[in-house]
Amino acid sequence: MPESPEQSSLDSYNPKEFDTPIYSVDIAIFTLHEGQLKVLMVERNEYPYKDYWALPGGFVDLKKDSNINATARRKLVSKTGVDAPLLEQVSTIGNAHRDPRHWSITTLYMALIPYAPTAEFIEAVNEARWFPIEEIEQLQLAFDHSELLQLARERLKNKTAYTVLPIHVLKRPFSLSQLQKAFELLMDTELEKKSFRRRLLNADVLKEVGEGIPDGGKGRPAALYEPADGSENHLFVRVFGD
Amino acid sequence: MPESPEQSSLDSYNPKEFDTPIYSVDIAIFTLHEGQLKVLMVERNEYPYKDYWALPGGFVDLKKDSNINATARRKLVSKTGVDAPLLEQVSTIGNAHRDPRHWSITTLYMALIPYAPTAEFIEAVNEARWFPIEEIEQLQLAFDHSELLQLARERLKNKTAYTVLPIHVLKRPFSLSQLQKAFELLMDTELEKKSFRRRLLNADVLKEVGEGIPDGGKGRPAALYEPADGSENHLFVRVFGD
DNA sequence: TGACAATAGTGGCGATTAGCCAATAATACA
DNA sequence: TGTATTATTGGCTAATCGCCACTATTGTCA
Repeated sequence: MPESPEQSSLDSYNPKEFDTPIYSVDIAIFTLHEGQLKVLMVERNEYPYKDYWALPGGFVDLKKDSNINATARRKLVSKTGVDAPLLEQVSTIGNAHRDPRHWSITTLYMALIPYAPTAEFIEAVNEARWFPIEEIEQLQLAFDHSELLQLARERLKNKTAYTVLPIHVLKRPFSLSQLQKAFELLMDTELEKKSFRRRLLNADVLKEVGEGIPDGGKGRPAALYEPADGSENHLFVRVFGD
Repeated sequence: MPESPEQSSLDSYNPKEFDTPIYSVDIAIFTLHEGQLKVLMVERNEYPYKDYWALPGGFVDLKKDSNINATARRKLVSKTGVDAPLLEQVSTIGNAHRDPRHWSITTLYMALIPYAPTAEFIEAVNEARWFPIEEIEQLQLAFDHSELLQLARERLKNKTAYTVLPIHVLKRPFSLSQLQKAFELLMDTELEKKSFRRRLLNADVLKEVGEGIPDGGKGRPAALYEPADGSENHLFVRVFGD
């Protein structure tokens, strides 16, 4: 994270001087792309954990940030160029050993964003990269970020299970089959076609906008949908049971 | 909080010296007593907010606490004398104005404990008091603790709604009617008798341990129950739907 | 001792929903 | 025209919820 002034200024801190923990924010930013769930990682270029992949994150800017959610949002936008339909706290983790230099605390956030608008931004500006979730789970990450990532992934599962979130991150318009695949990726489970359709269509969050050919160009054309007007308010409609 | 060394040491801090936020932990400790949901509050005896009621809380002790959950647990035990079947993070709130002295961050926890073992401890040791939840909502609390309390209360509702938590905080043995009342208090809603019994008895978390006369001494004696062996592991059995 | 009040527990039923699987529909392509 | 592929619908069974009335067991009080 060479463009992170907080980081370098921190490195000059002498831990011995502190009787209060160091506080930071980390974000697991997820997206759906090429039929996979991916997460955005950045490569550290400073010690400790130089050259390791890490979650995007940073420190509260007492001048810019009116609150810590704003810190998270600022980090999200600076890494991806977009705001998110979902950005929420997962958990706060603090202990003496997660950073070898000092007692440190981080608040972990999770975000889910559409892939399309971020693609060039990320390639152009950052040393950031989208990793398929299975791939990143194999790597050793900086600090305790493997655990953080797992926490965020778990929260994403739960969140998807009882909201209608995925309709806000698919490229519009989308078919019910595409939507089902999105749910399945996010929830990491398979869903029954009939039940899925019943619930989604009854949930009253979709607006039909014509017909179209599915992805591969094969098979019967599907009805296409968009989020219904005001369905942001229905972000919390429960669609699935346990 | 006169016995809180962290607090007084903080008061000597000069905010201007900080370029990092002040970090603390607060706990909303709930219990059931006299047919009411109550929460434990402490009276501040220092400025700011001298003589206001506040949530129990404090600062991380870098020596004693291996992590922030340990900080919360230490605070819980020091205020109540007991550990809790439920102690969990609710949210982390940080901004520039919640403490008039400096940019401050707190991680809010919520705990639910049985009333009985705490009664004398609390009277004897602390300037702490159990408040019925409706009563405390009328008072102006220290800092942003009214909002924190509301967040914790909301989380308690949700948690109760899809776990079997209350069976761990009632005095044993208890009847299904008593248990239903506990759920209703915690969830702040009314439940259907038949459905409640069906679900609880099917959830396989209760062990019948004979019969007994209900509270008021009136009416037919009820079957009495205790948590089944190993039902701590079933803390997360979903008992209710939406 | 015999109503009556109060609380506990059960029976029954219609309406809804989940889960399963097969049948039908519409398209591309060989 | 036939086949592969994907979309959509139909139909059935089992489970569950919400509702309400009915039965059961006790204490109380005239």
